[in-house]
Amino acid sequence: MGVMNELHAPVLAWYDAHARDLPWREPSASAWSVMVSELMLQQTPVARVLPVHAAWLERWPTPADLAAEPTGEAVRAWGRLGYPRRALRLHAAASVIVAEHGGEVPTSHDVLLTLPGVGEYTAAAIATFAFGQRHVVLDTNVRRVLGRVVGGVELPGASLTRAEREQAAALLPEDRPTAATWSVAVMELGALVCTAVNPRCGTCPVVDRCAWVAAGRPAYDGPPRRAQAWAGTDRQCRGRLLAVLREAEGTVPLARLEQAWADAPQRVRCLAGLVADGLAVRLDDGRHALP
DNA sequence: GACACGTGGAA
DNA sequence: TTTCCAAGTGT
Repeated sequence: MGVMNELHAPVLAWYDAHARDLPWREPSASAWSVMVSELMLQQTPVARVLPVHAAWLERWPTPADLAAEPTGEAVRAWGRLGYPRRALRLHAAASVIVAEHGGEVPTSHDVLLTLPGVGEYTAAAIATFAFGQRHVVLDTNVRRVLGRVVGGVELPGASLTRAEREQAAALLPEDRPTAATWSVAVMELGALVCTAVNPRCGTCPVVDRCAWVAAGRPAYDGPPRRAQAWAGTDRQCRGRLLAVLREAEGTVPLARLEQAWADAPQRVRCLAGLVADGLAVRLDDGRHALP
C-alpha cells in the first residue's frame, strides 16, 4: 500500500506513549502467557485478571503443566474471575495442544480456532499478539472506536456485522508488524480513552478525525440493549454453589449447598447443570466436589 | 440471531 | 441502590 491511513500515525504514536505495561505484552511473554491472558480477559477487566494470570503462569508455565492436572484445579485457580467454564475450556485447550500440537501453542489462526474457548476474536488476538501476524482483531473496544471514529455512532450494535469486518480490514496496515501494533493500539485506545462511558475525547489522538465528535457526539439510538438480570437467576445460583465447592478443601455435603441457595427446585436444577457442564461432580450421599 | 453464562467496581 | 459494563464463546 505504501500510504499510511491518516489514523495510523496518531494512534501508533499515542500507543507508544501511553500503552500500559502488562505482563502478557512483555517481549519475553510466551505464547501460552498470551493465550491464558486472552481467555481470562474475555468479558473480564484487566485489573481483576492481573493477579490470577500471574499465579496461573507461575503454577503452570506451559500447556503441559496444566493438562497434567485435574480440571477441578483449573476451576479452583480461576477463582472469582467469572464464567468458570472458561477455566474448563483453557484446560481442554491445553490438553489438545499437548495431544495434537507437540505441547506448543499453534501459530496458525485456523488451528487456533479449533481450540476450546478460542473463537474469532481470541484466535486473531493470539496469532497477532503472540506471533506478530496480520489479522483483523475485533473486540468490543475496537468495535466502539471504529464505530465512533469512522461510523459516527456512540456504540456498536449487538452483533458483529460484515460491514464492521470489512471496515476493520480496510484500516489494517499492510505491513505485518505495524498491523499487529495497530491492533493492540486501537484496543488500548478503546480501553483507556474511547471508553463506553465518559470517553476522554480531550486526550484522544484522533479527535479531530472522529465522525462521532464531528456530529456532536449524538447519543446511542439503536434498539434497547437488554440489561442482564441477575438477582435470583440460575447464573447467580450457579455462582453461589460453585463458590462453595471452590472454597472447600475436599468434598461438600449436600447440606452445605442447601445452605447456599434457599429455592430447592432451582438449586437442584443448577447443581445438575454444573455437573452436566463438568464444573462439579456428584459423589455418594449427594456430596459434591470440583472435578 | 438470540440466549446463557459470573463477578465486582464504578457512577 | 440500581444499572451498566469488562480483550467473547458455544449452542
